[in-house]
Amino acid sequence: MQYKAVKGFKDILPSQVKTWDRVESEGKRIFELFGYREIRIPILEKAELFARGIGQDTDIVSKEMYTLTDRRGAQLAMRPEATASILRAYIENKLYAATPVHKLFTIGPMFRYERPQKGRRRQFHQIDVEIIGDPGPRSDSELMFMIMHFFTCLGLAELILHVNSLGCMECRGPFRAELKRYLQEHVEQLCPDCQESMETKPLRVFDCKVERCIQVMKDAPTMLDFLCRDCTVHFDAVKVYLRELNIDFVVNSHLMRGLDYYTRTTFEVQTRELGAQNAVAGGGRYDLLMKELGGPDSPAIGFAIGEERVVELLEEQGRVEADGPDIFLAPLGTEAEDKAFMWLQELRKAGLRCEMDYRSSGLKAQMKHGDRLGARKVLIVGQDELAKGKGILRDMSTKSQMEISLEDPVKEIIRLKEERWQ
RNA sequence: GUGAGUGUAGCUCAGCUGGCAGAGCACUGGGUUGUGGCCUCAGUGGUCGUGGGUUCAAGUCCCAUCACUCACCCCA
Repeated sequence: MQYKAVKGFKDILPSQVKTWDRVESEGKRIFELFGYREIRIPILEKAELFARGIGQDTDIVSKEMYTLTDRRGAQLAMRPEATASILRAYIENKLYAATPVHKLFTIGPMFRYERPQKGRRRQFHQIDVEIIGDPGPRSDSELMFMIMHFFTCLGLAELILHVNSLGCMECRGPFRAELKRYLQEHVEQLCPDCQESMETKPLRVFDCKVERCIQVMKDAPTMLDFLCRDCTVHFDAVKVYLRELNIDFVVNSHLMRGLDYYTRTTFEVQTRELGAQNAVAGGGRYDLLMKELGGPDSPAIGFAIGEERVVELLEEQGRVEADGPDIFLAPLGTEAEDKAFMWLQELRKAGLRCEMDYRSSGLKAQMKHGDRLGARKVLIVGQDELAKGKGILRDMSTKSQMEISLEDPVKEIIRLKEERWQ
């Protein structure tokens, strides 16, 4: 019996961990720079929290949640996203009593029962960032400024920021009515899926990829035409700040969110290089959610970064992190091996990353081993070298080599390392 | 949930209209060499995803099933 990982659940292998680590540590570094603090939330919540927060009718809740009943009959769910949990924690711990505005982030796995494909797993990881308590457009702009800065720091240019406003309860009603009217007029041109969803979720039609629907939606009324005065002022301010901050963006009136709780500003960072799953980060404002979940009437905005999508982008661009040892010891013969073994531990104690192959083997095999590990230097010590008292230090990238004294090679190597290997 | 594609050595794959299971890389050992990488000789390694069917004969054709991949859907 060959055991395999559960469908849609993947191992993150040693060769990839450095890249993951870089994404997360870079995120932490930048978010903390901007005043965000980490919060760690549980993986399991009452299923009802998500039903209430995300929306009973969304696909996420109605068919993608991993739900379970615990031994006492409680209905639980593995979190499909982080925002609802963060708000629950905020309310439960009365964080609002401490300071008026909270800027939080969390990193971790999320679970959705979907058919796996490129950039989409059943267990996936998000970096989730939220600002709770500030209604103003500066928070909106700060988040977008920060997220683009994050991607720039990772070396990912070529990403496009899409921005839209979904309006508030005031203006959304009239817009939906008008949109339905428009769709009604063009029913026969829509694909079957859209014909079905136009009554319940007319906004969904904006997302459709069928050419006929795209054509129809080209001339459809957009939310932006229906924004009320406050929403217009808000959205205009966001755009002005972004321009003044020199952030490139496109206003995309077709940009919709899958979760019910979004209001006003929404945004998404997209790439062309990931196939169908082109959003590497997305988010928006959700001013009504806090109250909906039983908390104070408090505005909030946030976004989530899809970690595997970012990692995949970095991998595709060959930007994987090197993780080889500083030096690999290649001794030949028992005497040299025993000495090298001692040197090895001394070097490690001194803070150098080093490795050797404890299985006695020929130089050929050892060099290969060192090369595979990505070692920067190899120290070769055979019979001749022992006799001469000088080992050969070879640089794996330049292929150049030099002799070093075996009198106290540990000290010698540490000295060379401090001189940046010359 | 729907559709398409792929399952042959550890990895990447070839195997035609059915006829003895293959290559490259990797691995092990030898030769050559200026102490590894190039060259060279040999060796290890397979129930051809699984189950059934057609046939004298199936990796190849048919049916079923499982797995993976991509896309729809959905979303980060």
